[in-house]
Amino acid sequence: MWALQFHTPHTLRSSSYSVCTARTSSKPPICSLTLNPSNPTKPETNCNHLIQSLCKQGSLKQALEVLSHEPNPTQHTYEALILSCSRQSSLSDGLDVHRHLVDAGFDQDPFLATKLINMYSELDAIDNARKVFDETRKRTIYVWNALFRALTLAGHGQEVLDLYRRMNQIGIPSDRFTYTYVLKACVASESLISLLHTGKEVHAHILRHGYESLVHITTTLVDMYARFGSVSYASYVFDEMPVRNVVSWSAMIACYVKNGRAFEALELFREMILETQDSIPNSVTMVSVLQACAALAALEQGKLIHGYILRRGLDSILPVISALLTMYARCGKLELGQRVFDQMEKRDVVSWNSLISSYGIHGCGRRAIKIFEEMIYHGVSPSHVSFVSVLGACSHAGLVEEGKMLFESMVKQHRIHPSVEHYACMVDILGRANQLDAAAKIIEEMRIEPGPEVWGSLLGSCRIHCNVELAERASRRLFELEPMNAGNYVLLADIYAEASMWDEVKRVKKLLEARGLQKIPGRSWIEVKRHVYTFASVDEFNPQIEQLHALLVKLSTEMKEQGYVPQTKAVLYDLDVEEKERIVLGHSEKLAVAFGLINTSKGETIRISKNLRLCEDCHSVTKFISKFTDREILVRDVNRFHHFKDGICSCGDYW
DNA sequence: TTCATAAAAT
Repeated sequence: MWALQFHTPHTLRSSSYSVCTARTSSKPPICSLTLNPSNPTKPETNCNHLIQSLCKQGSLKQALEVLSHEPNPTQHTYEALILSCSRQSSLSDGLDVHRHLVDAGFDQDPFLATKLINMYSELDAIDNARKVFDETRKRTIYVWNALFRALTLAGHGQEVLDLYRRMNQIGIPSDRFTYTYVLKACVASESLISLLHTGKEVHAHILRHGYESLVHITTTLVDMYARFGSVSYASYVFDEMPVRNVVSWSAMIACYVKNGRAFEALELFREMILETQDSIPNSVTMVSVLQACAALAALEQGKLIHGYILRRGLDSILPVISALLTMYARCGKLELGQRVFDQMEKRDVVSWNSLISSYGIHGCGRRAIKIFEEMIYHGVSPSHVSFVSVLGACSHAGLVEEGKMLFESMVKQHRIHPSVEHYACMVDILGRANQLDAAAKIIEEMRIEPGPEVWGSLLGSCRIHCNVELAERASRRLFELEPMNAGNYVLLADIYAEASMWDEVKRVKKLLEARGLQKIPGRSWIEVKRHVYTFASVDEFNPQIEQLHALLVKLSTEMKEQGYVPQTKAVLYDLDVEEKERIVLGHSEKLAVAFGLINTSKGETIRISKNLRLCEDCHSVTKFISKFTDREILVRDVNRFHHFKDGICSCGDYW
């Protein structure tokens, strides 16, 4: 006989009642239980206690063993067992407990139904969760809420909304938890249809029932609008909030970051620090703030934030460190990112992924692969994102064979099945390397449904290599899959323009307008003395604008003498050459470069970031300028870095 | 019994 080690209330101490007396002598009894000698008639109570404490300790198997000897398990005991099954991620045990509980007559207990739904949700068994709900006749608001939560987590947002309607029709009142779940359901939909409209309806219900003063609900509202891209609605809710805390501030900052408005994110962070005493930024806030710096390539701001993180003692939190690493890399300081990585005491797969993709966007493909291998050597298993990162690095560096091998190793060595993103990377690798037919073949042979990502990749490659026929095929699919993505129309128009097919350009532009879409205007940023300046090609606001234009014209004339020919193919208008040249010379990144030349001292590196891909003309002009003016110029476009020095670019003209 | 913000990529 052997005794289990466990910590229990005193009733279980001091004698030796064996629960497993029925066991044969060849096998030791499962445990020995102490019984309160003053109350020897009720051993089952102690059994219940024992099961519960075994569950708490994580000894689920033993708890189940004891359960088989307990004639009267209580609700509390089943609760403990259910929780334990979730924690141990054991669906089979969960089903076992469920069966046991039904046999014991607890199948109509709404409390346990709630717990079961939560359990099945955590065990990714949404069908079972649904079944529990269906079979429970007395549905308390807890039961409803639990199913809402489970369905939302499983991505069945639409189903939640249908049920919510049904609940309203039957006349069951929602509580504050229901609203947060339902709001989350609006954005957790698998369908491509935006449920913004429904979200607004739920917002109206919240107002009608007077829930708008609850900070959890309003924060969820901010987040919902953020995910729909409705920044103005989100900020309206935020401004009207009667109570705000760190979470609500963080949600609003994250909203700006997610929607490409990093500038406002930093401003709001400033306001948060200056104007509130009770909402002190936490690690979550700092992650978003670092992303904002990264988006703007605002190195000086980023360094200030780094200092703040150190002062606040948030520098040992993994998500913060990963965001910090990424921030430095995206601000062009790869070596500082590497240093952050080197100084980490503990690393997880995300830290490694951050480093891999950092080398990737700087065009150091081989180095990225080496780090990927080093990660595996250190016993960290690559995740889906690890492969996206390393394949992306191959694509930036033109490493076709390496990319193919890594792609093959996914299933063979790591048992990770490629997702749409991975296929998109492969299409990109082959497409950029002008192996467009091979890229198209990858799509044909995909084992999953090709999503917009892959077709978009192919279309991008068609643009680089000017393949009209394939571009038309890809865009036909894209217009079906994501009719509201303006970028696809613009890409196709670009391709037609390069091929001088002006009628087709007009047709695509009309299509764009008919859908109420607009070409995303090009923007560039530059940070000078901790201040971020932004440029657009039609910019009347910059006080130095005339000076900038004059400098560019002067440089352009000098460059032409040295053999520069303006590349105006990307202009989507059928204009004469001079007019096209004028347009191209006014591109936002050229203005930012000129601004940098005027406002920084000689020898200082100019850092610029841009929201779109760098155009060919800007690329060659910046190469020239780096040589002419003897400056290092770092430009980060939407995909990667270009490090211009002495008339050459780190991308090797491959981007 | 339950609720809100966040890391890596295309």
